[in-house]
Amino acid sequence: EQLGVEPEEEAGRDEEEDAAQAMERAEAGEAGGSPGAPGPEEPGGLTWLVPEGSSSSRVIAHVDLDCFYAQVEMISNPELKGKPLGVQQKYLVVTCNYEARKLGVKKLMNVRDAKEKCPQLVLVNGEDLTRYREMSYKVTELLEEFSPVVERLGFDENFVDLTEMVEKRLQQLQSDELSALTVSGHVYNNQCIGYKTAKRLEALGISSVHDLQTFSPKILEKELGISVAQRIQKLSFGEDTSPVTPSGPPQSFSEEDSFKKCSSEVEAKNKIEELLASLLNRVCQDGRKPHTIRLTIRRYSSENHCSRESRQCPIPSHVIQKLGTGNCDVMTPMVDILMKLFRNMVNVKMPFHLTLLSVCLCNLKVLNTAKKGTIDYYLTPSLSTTSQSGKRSFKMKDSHMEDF
DNA sequence: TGGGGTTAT
DNA sequence: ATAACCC
Repeated sequence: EQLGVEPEEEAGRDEEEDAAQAMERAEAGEAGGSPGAPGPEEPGGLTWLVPEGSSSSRVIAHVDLDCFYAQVEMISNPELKGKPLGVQQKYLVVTCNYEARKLGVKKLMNVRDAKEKCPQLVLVNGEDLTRYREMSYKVTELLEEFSPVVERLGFDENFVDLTEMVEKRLQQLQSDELSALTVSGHVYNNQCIGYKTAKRLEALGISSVHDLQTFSPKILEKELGISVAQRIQKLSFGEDTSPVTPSGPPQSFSEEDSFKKCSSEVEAKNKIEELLASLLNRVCQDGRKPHTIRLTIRRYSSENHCSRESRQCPIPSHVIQKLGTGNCDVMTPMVDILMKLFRNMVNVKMPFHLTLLSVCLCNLKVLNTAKKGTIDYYLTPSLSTTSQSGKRSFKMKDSHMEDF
Protein backbone atom coordinates (compact mmCIF):
# COMPACT_ATOMS: atom_id res chain seq x y z
CA GLU A 1 0.00 0.00 0.00
CA GLN A 2 2.83 2.38 0.68
CA LEU A 3 4.83 1.75 -2.47
CA GLY A 4 4.70 4.55 -5.01
CA VAL A 5 4.84 3.85 -8.73
CA GLU A 6 6.40 5.96 -11.41
CA PRO A 7 3.40 7.62 -13.08
CA GLU A 8 5.22 7.68 -16.41
CA GLU A 9 8.77 7.37 -17.51
CA GLU A 10 11.32 8.07 -14.83
CA ALA A 11 11.45 11.72 -15.70
CA GLY A 12 11.98 13.01 -12.19
CA ARG A 13 8.58 14.60 -11.93
CA ASP A 14 7.21 15.07 -8.47
CA GLU A 15 3.72 13.73 -8.80
CA GLU A 16 3.65 10.26 -7.39
CA GLU A 17 0.96 7.72 -7.19
CA ASP A 18 0.32 4.74 -5.00
CA ALA A 19 0.34 1.30 -6.56
CA ALA A 20 -3.11 0.78 -5.11
CA GLN A 21 -4.40 4.10 -6.49
CA ALA A 22 -3.01 3.28 -9.90
CA MET A 23 -4.77 -0.04 -10.00
CA GLU A 24 -8.03 1.50 -8.80
CA ARG A 25 -7.78 3.84 -11.71
CA ALA A 26 -7.07 0.99 -14.08
CA GLU A 27 -9.97 -0.98 -12.69
CA ALA A 28 -12.27 1.99 -13.21
CA GLY A 29 -11.39 1.78 -16.88
CA GLU A 30 -9.82 5.22 -17.04
CA ALA A 31 -7.38 5.77 -19.84
CA GLY A 32 -3.74 5.99 -18.86
CA GLY A 33 -1.45 8.87 -19.68
CA SER A 34 -0.75 11.19 -16.80
CA PRO A 35 -1.17 14.98 -17.17
CA GLY A 36 2.56 15.48 -17.21
CA ALA A 37 3.26 12.98 -19.99
CA PRO A 38 5.44 14.27 -22.81
CA GLY A 39 3.08 15.43 -25.53
CA PRO A 40 3.42 15.06 -29.29
CA GLU A 41 4.66 18.62 -29.53
CA GLU A 42 7.80 17.73 -27.66
CA PRO A 43 10.95 16.80 -29.56
CA GLY A 44 11.07 13.10 -30.21
CA GLY A 45 7.44 12.63 -29.25
CA LEU A 46 5.41 10.60 -31.71
CA THR A 47 1.66 10.09 -31.52
CA TRP A 48 -0.35 7.13 -32.64
CA LEU A 49 -4.02 6.41 -32.67
CA VAL A 50 -5.39 3.22 -31.28
CA PRO A 51 -7.42 1.67 -34.13
CA GLU A 52 -11.07 2.23 -33.28
CA GLY A 53 -13.06 -0.92 -32.81
CA SER A 54 -9.97 -2.97 -33.43
CA SER A 55 -10.49 -6.42 -32.00
CA SER A 56 -6.78 -7.17 -32.00
CA SER A 57 -5.61 -4.28 -29.81
CA ARG A 58 -4.52 -5.06 -26.31
CA VAL A 59 -4.41 -3.08 -23.10
CA ILE A 60 -1.27 -3.60 -21.09
CA ALA A 61 -0.37 -1.72 -17.94
CA HIS A 62 3.27 -1.15 -17.16
CA VAL A 63 3.78 -0.68 -13.44
CA ASP A 64 7.19 0.66 -12.56
CA LEU A 65 8.04 1.18 -8.91
CA ASP A 66 9.81 4.36 -7.97
CA CYS A 67 13.42 4.03 -6.67
CA PHE A 68 12.32 0.67 -5.35
CA TYR A 69 15.11 -0.25 -2.91
CA ALA A 70 15.00 3.23 -1.36
CA GLN A 71 11.24 2.96 -0.89
CA VAL A 72 11.57 -0.41 0.83
CA GLU A 73 14.17 1.07 3.17
CA MET A 74 11.96 4.08 4.00
CA ILE A 75 9.05 1.76 4.77
CA SER A 76 11.31 -0.38 7.02
CA ASN A 77 12.57 2.70 8.81
CA PRO A 78 10.20 5.70 8.54
CA GLU A 79 12.82 7.97 10.15
CA LEU A 80 14.55 7.89 6.77
CA LYS A 81 11.59 9.56 5.08
CA GLY A 82 12.28 13.19 4.22
CA LYS A 83 16.05 12.70 4.38
CA PRO A 84 18.27 12.25 1.33
CA LEU A 85 18.74 8.47 1.21
CA GLY A 86 21.04 6.31 -0.86
CA VAL A 87 21.16 2.53 -1.07
CA GLN A 88 24.72 1.30 -1.09
CA GLN A 89 26.18 -1.85 -2.61
CA LYS A 90 29.92 -2.01 -2.22
CA TYR A 91 31.24 1.43 -3.21
CA LEU A 92 28.20 2.36 -5.29
CA VAL A 93 24.98 4.19 -4.57
CA VAL A 94 22.79 1.92 -6.69
CA THR A 95 19.66 3.98 -6.19
CA CYS A 96 18.45 6.87 -4.06
CA ASN A 97 15.24 8.64 -3.11
CA TYR A 98 14.06 11.91 -4.64
CA GLU A 99 15.40 14.02 -1.76
CA ALA A 100 18.85 12.76 -2.70
CA ARG A 101 18.27 13.26 -6.44
CA LYS A 102 17.30 16.87 -5.85
CA LEU A 103 20.71 17.30 -4.22
CA GLY A 104 22.56 15.89 -7.20
CA VAL A 105 22.91 12.20 -6.35
CA LYS A 106 22.51 9.93 -9.37
CA LYS A 107 21.85 6.22 -9.72
CA LEU A 108 25.03 4.12 -9.78
CA MET A 109 27.13 6.98 -8.47
CA ASN A 110 30.33 6.40 -6.56
CA VAL A 111 29.87 6.72 -2.80
CA ARG A 112 32.75 9.22 -2.76
CA ASP A 113 31.21 11.40 -5.47
CA ALA A 114 27.78 11.14 -3.87
CA LYS A 115 29.07 12.21 -0.45
CA GLU A 116 30.95 15.07 -2.08
CA LYS A 117 27.82 16.26 -3.89
CA CYS A 118 25.63 15.67 -0.88
CA PRO A 119 27.40 15.49 2.52
CA GLN A 120 24.06 14.99 4.38
CA LEU A 121 23.36 11.84 2.34
CA VAL A 122 22.20 8.95 4.52
CA LEU A 123 23.40 5.57 3.28
CA VAL A 124 21.95 2.14 4.00
CA ASN A 125 23.50 -1.11 2.84
CA GLY A 126 21.47 -2.86 0.17
CA GLU A 127 23.66 -5.83 -0.67
CA ASP A 128 21.20 -8.28 0.87
CA LEU A 129 18.27 -8.36 -1.54
CA THR A 130 15.99 -10.52 0.67
CA ARG A 131 13.54 -7.80 1.70
CA TYR A 132 13.52 -6.24 -1.76
CA ARG A 133 12.78 -9.63 -3.32
CA GLU A 134 9.99 -10.34 -0.85
CA MET A 135 8.37 -6.94 -1.39
CA SER A 136 8.77 -7.38 -5.13
CA TYR A 137 6.78 -10.59 -5.15
CA LYS A 138 4.13 -9.04 -2.90
CA VAL A 139 3.59 -6.40 -5.57
CA THR A 140 3.41 -9.00 -8.34
CA GLU A 141 0.91 -11.03 -6.33
CA LEU A 142 -1.21 -7.92 -5.74
CA LEU A 143 -1.30 -7.25 -9.47
CA GLU A 144 -2.17 -10.88 -10.18
CA GLU A 145 -5.47 -10.27 -8.38
CA PHE A 146 -6.49 -8.01 -11.27
CA SER A 147 -5.35 -10.37 -13.99
CA PRO A 148 -3.24 -13.52 -13.72
CA VAL A 149 -1.25 -12.41 -16.75
CA VAL A 150 1.58 -10.52 -15.05
CA GLU A 151 5.12 -10.45 -16.38
CA ARG A 152 7.95 -9.32 -14.13
CA LEU A 153 10.96 -7.41 -15.34
CA GLY A 154 13.60 -7.14 -12.68
CA PHE A 155 12.36 -6.57 -9.13
CA ASP A 156 10.50 -3.33 -9.72
CA GLU A 157 8.56 -3.62 -12.97
CA ASN A 158 5.44 -5.55 -13.90
CA PHE A 159 3.42 -5.75 -17.11
CA VAL A 160 -0.25 -6.59 -16.63
CA ASP A 161 -2.42 -7.66 -19.56
CA LEU A 162 -5.73 -5.91 -18.83
CA THR A 163 -7.34 -6.65 -22.20
CA GLU A 164 -10.10 -8.85 -20.76
CA MET A 165 -10.86 -6.46 -17.94
CA VAL A 166 -11.14 -3.51 -20.30
CA GLU A 167 -13.30 -5.43 -22.76
CA LYS A 168 -15.73 -6.25 -19.96
CA ARG A 169 -15.85 -2.58 -18.93
CA LEU A 170 -16.49 -1.48 -22.49
CA GLN A 171 -19.39 -3.90 -22.81
CA GLN A 172 -21.03 -2.23 -19.81
CA LEU A 173 -20.92 1.21 -21.41
CA GLN A 174 -23.80 2.88 -23.26
CA SER A 175 -23.17 3.78 -26.90
CA ASP A 176 -22.94 7.52 -26.17
CA GLU A 177 -20.37 6.89 -23.44
CA LEU A 178 -18.50 4.62 -25.82
CA SER A 179 -18.32 7.18 -28.63
CA ALA A 180 -17.06 9.79 -26.18
CA LEU A 181 -14.02 7.64 -25.36
CA THR A 182 -10.68 8.59 -26.81
CA VAL A 183 -7.33 7.01 -26.19
CA SER A 184 -3.97 8.39 -27.18
CA GLY A 185 -0.38 7.56 -26.44
CA HIS A 186 3.14 8.68 -27.05
CA VAL A 187 6.68 7.48 -27.54
CA TYR A 188 8.89 8.55 -24.65
CA ASN A 189 12.14 9.14 -26.41
CA ASN A 190 14.03 8.55 -29.56
CA GLN A 191 16.86 6.28 -28.45
CA CYS A 192 17.46 2.77 -29.88
CA ILE A 193 17.43 -0.18 -27.34
CA GLY A 194 20.20 -2.40 -25.65
CA TYR A 195 23.86 -1.33 -25.37
CA LYS A 196 25.49 -3.79 -27.78
CA THR A 197 22.86 -3.53 -30.49
CA ALA A 198 22.80 0.26 -30.18
CA LYS A 199 26.55 0.29 -30.89
CA ARG A 200 26.07 -1.88 -33.97
CA LEU A 201 23.21 0.29 -35.18
CA GLU A 202 25.31 3.41 -34.67
CA ALA A 203 27.99 1.88 -36.91
CA LEU A 204 25.32 1.60 -39.61
CA GLY A 205 24.43 5.25 -39.20
CA ILE A 206 21.26 4.48 -37.26
CA SER A 207 20.99 6.69 -34.20
CA SER A 208 17.30 7.48 -33.91
CA VAL A 209 14.07 5.50 -34.03
CA HIS A 210 13.25 7.27 -37.29
CA ASP A 211 16.59 6.19 -38.78
CA LEU A 212 15.69 2.61 -37.90
CA GLN A 213 12.19 2.94 -39.40
CA THR A 214 13.58 4.00 -42.77
CA PHE A 215 16.64 1.72 -42.93
CA SER A 216 16.85 -1.08 -45.52
CA PRO A 217 15.38 -4.25 -43.94
CA LYS A 218 17.63 -6.48 -46.04
CA ILE A 219 20.85 -4.82 -44.93
CA LEU A 220 19.64 -4.79 -41.34
CA GLU A 221 18.92 -8.54 -41.53
CA LYS A 222 22.41 -9.22 -42.87
CA GLU A 223 23.92 -7.16 -40.10
CA LEU A 224 21.95 -8.33 -37.05
CA GLY A 225 20.40 -11.59 -38.16
CA ILE A 226 16.83 -11.95 -39.35
CA SER A 227 15.33 -12.44 -35.92
CA VAL A 228 16.69 -9.34 -34.17
CA ALA A 229 16.44 -7.23 -37.34
CA GLN A 230 12.78 -7.89 -37.99
CA ARG A 231 11.83 -7.56 -34.36
CA ILE A 232 13.53 -4.23 -33.69
CA GLN A 233 12.35 -2.71 -36.97
CA LYS A 234 8.75 -3.53 -36.05
CA LEU A 235 9.42 -2.07 -32.61
CA SER A 236 10.58 1.16 -34.26
CA PHE A 237 7.03 1.56 -35.61
CA GLY A 238 5.56 0.84 -32.20
CA GLU A 239 4.51 -2.63 -33.30
CA ASP A 240 5.03 -5.26 -30.66
CA THR A 241 2.85 -8.34 -30.70
CA SER A 242 4.86 -10.20 -28.09
CA PRO A 243 2.55 -11.57 -25.43
CA VAL A 244 2.65 -10.65 -21.77
CA THR A 245 4.12 -13.90 -20.47
CA PRO A 246 3.19 -14.73 -16.89
CA SER A 247 6.44 -15.00 -15.00
CA GLY A 248 5.24 -17.42 -12.38
CA PRO A 249 7.78 -18.56 -9.81
CA PRO A 250 11.47 -17.89 -10.52
CA GLN A 251 13.42 -20.17 -12.90
CA SER A 252 16.57 -19.84 -10.82
CA PHE A 253 17.95 -18.71 -7.48
CA SER A 254 21.35 -17.13 -7.35
CA GLU A 255 23.53 -15.25 -4.92
CA GLU A 256 26.68 -13.41 -5.80
CA ASP A 257 29.36 -11.39 -4.09
CA SER A 258 31.91 -9.10 -5.64
CA PHE A 259 35.15 -8.06 -4.02
CA LYS A 260 38.52 -6.48 -4.73
CA LYS A 261 40.49 -9.71 -4.60
CA CYS A 262 40.15 -13.41 -3.94
CA SER A 263 43.36 -15.32 -4.63
CA SER A 264 43.27 -18.53 -2.61
CA GLU A 265 41.19 -21.66 -2.65
CA VAL A 266 40.25 -21.47 1.05
CA GLU A 267 39.14 -17.89 0.62
CA ALA A 268 36.96 -18.94 -2.31
CA LYS A 269 35.55 -21.88 -0.39
CA ASN A 270 34.50 -19.67 2.51
CA LYS A 271 32.71 -17.26 0.21
CA ILE A 272 31.06 -20.10 -1.70
CA GLU A 273 29.80 -21.59 1.57
CA GLU A 274 28.19 -18.29 2.52
CA LEU A 275 26.46 -17.96 -0.83
CA LEU A 276 25.24 -21.55 -0.77
CA ALA A 277 23.90 -21.31 2.78
CA SER A 278 21.64 -18.40 1.83
CA LEU A 279 20.52 -20.18 -1.32
CA LEU A 280 19.56 -23.33 0.56
CA ASN A 281 17.28 -21.27 2.79
CA ARG A 282 15.62 -19.71 -0.22
CA VAL A 283 15.17 -22.93 -2.12
CA CYS A 284 13.81 -24.60 1.02
CA GLN A 285 11.15 -21.89 1.36
CA ASP A 286 10.21 -22.22 -2.29
CA GLY A 287 9.51 -25.92 -1.98
CA ARG A 288 10.70 -26.89 -5.46
CA LYS A 289 14.00 -28.68 -5.89
CA PRO A 290 16.88 -27.55 -8.09
CA HIS A 291 18.41 -30.20 -10.33
CA THR A 292 21.33 -28.12 -11.59
CA ILE A 293 24.01 -26.12 -9.81
CA ARG A 294 26.26 -23.50 -11.38
CA LEU A 295 29.34 -21.64 -10.24
CA THR A 296 30.29 -18.37 -11.93
CA ILE A 297 33.50 -16.38 -11.55
CA ARG A 298 34.83 -13.08 -12.78
CA ARG A 299 38.58 -12.84 -13.18
CA TYR A 300 40.45 -9.63 -12.61
CA SER A 301 41.37 -7.90 -15.84
CA SER A 302 41.80 -4.30 -16.90
CA GLU A 303 39.69 -4.73 -20.02
CA ASN A 304 36.76 -7.08 -20.71
CA HIS A 305 35.19 -6.23 -17.42
CA CYS A 306 31.75 -7.71 -18.00
CA SER A 307 32.92 -11.18 -18.95
CA ARG A 308 32.23 -14.09 -16.66
CA GLU A 309 32.92 -17.80 -16.82
CA SER A 310 30.75 -20.55 -15.44
CA ARG A 311 30.63 -24.29 -14.95
CA GLN A 312 27.48 -26.22 -14.14
CA CYS A 313 26.52 -29.81 -13.44
CA PRO A 314 23.53 -31.87 -12.39
CA ILE A 315 22.90 -32.18 -8.65
CA PRO A 316 23.12 -35.90 -7.71
CA SER A 317 19.70 -37.32 -6.94
CA HIS A 318 20.66 -38.44 -3.44
CA VAL A 319 21.58 -34.83 -2.64
CA ILE A 320 18.34 -33.51 -4.13
CA GLN A 321 16.33 -35.81 -1.90
CA LYS A 322 18.01 -34.46 1.21
CA LEU A 323 17.22 -30.86 0.23
CA GLY A 324 13.91 -30.36 2.00
CA THR A 325 14.88 -32.31 5.09
CA GLY A 326 16.39 -30.13 7.78
CA ASN A 327 18.44 -32.68 9.69
CA CYS A 328 20.69 -33.97 6.90
CA ASP A 329 23.84 -32.14 5.95
CA VAL A 330 23.44 -31.05 2.39
CA MET A 331 26.10 -28.33 2.57
CA THR A 332 29.09 -30.69 2.54
CA PRO A 333 28.29 -32.60 -0.67
CA MET A 334 27.22 -29.42 -2.46
CA VAL A 335 30.29 -27.45 -1.43
CA ASP A 336 32.31 -30.44 -2.66
CA ILE A 337 30.63 -30.22 -6.06
CA LEU A 338 31.11 -26.45 -6.20
CA MET A 339 34.81 -26.76 -5.42
CA LYS A 340 35.18 -29.30 -8.22
CA LEU A 341 33.55 -26.81 -10.56
CA PHE A 342 35.87 -24.16 -9.15
CA ARG A 343 39.01 -26.18 -9.84
CA ASN A 344 37.68 -26.96 -13.31
CA MET A 345 37.78 -23.24 -14.08
CA VAL A 346 40.67 -22.04 -11.95
CA ASN A 347 44.09 -23.65 -11.92
CA VAL A 348 44.72 -23.39 -8.20
CA LYS A 349 48.40 -24.28 -8.65
CA MET A 350 48.84 -21.01 -10.49
CA PRO A 351 48.30 -17.54 -9.06
CA PHE A 352 44.77 -16.21 -9.67
CA HIS A 353 42.80 -13.08 -8.93
CA LEU A 354 39.00 -13.23 -8.83
CA THR A 355 36.63 -10.30 -8.31
CA LEU A 356 33.31 -12.14 -8.14
CA LEU A 357 31.81 -15.45 -7.13
CA SER A 358 28.25 -16.50 -7.84
CA VAL A 359 26.30 -19.66 -7.09
CA CYS A 360 23.10 -20.48 -8.94
CA LEU A 361 20.52 -23.20 -8.32
CA CYS A 362 18.32 -23.78 -11.34
CA ASN A 363 16.34 -26.35 -13.30
CA LEU A 364 13.72 -26.30 -10.55
CA LYS A 365 11.25 -29.13 -10.37
CA VAL A 366 8.30 -29.80 -8.14
CA LEU A 367 8.42 -32.67 -5.72
CA ASN A 368 7.84 -36.08 -7.18
CA THR A 369 5.15 -37.42 -4.87
CA ALA A 370 3.55 -39.76 -7.39
CA LYS A 371 5.04 -43.23 -7.44
CA LYS A 372 6.79 -44.32 -10.60
CA GLY A 373 4.84 -46.65 -12.83
CA THR A 374 1.49 -45.71 -11.31
CA ILE A 375 -1.32 -43.91 -13.12
CA ASP A 376 -0.73 -40.91 -10.84
CA TYR A 377 2.84 -40.67 -12.06
CA TYR A 378 1.71 -40.22 -15.62
CA LEU A 379 -1.12 -37.89 -14.64
CA THR A 380 0.99 -35.65 -12.42
CA PRO A 381 1.32 -32.38 -14.36
CA SER A 382 4.93 -31.78 -13.29
CA LEU A 383 5.92 -35.12 -14.74
CA SER A 384 4.10 -34.69 -18.03
CA THR A 385 3.83 -31.16 -19.44
CA THR A 386 2.98 -28.68 -16.71
CA SER A 387 4.32 -27.86 -13.30
CA GLN A 388 2.93 -26.29 -10.15
CA SER A 389 4.35 -24.31 -7.31
CA GLY A 390 1.99 -22.94 -4.71
CA LYS A 391 -0.95 -21.31 -6.44
CA ARG A 392 1.02 -20.59 -9.58
CA SER A 393 0.88 -22.83 -12.61
CA PHE A 394 3.22 -22.71 -15.56
CA LYS A 395 4.23 -24.53 -18.70
CA MET A 396 7.36 -26.62 -18.51
CA LYS A 397 9.89 -26.72 -21.28
CA ASP A 398 10.93 -29.83 -23.20
CA SER A 399 14.47 -29.38 -21.93
CA HIS A 400 13.18 -30.11 -18.44
CA MET A 401 11.86 -33.48 -19.46
CA GLU A 402 15.02 -35.65 -19.29
CA ASP A 403 13.75 -37.64 -16.33
CA PHE A 404 10.60 -38.54 -18.16
C1' DT B 1 29.07 -0.72 -11.77
C1' DG B 2 25.85 -4.22 -7.96
C1' DG B 3 23.09 -8.09 -7.33
C1' DG B 4 20.10 -9.89 -9.32
C1' DG B 5 17.04 -11.96 -13.41
C1' DT B 6 15.49 -13.93 -18.62
C1' DT B 7 15.93 -15.80 -23.38
C1' DA B 8 18.63 -17.03 -27.60
C1' DT B 9 22.42 -19.26 -29.80
C1' DA C 1 28.64 -22.33 -21.88
C1' DT C 2 28.28 -17.99 -23.45
C1' DA C 3 26.23 -13.78 -25.03
C1' DA C 4 22.81 -10.66 -25.19
C1' DC C 5 19.08 -8.41 -23.03
C1' DC C 6 16.38 -6.31 -18.79
C1' DC C 7 16.07 -3.96 -14.02
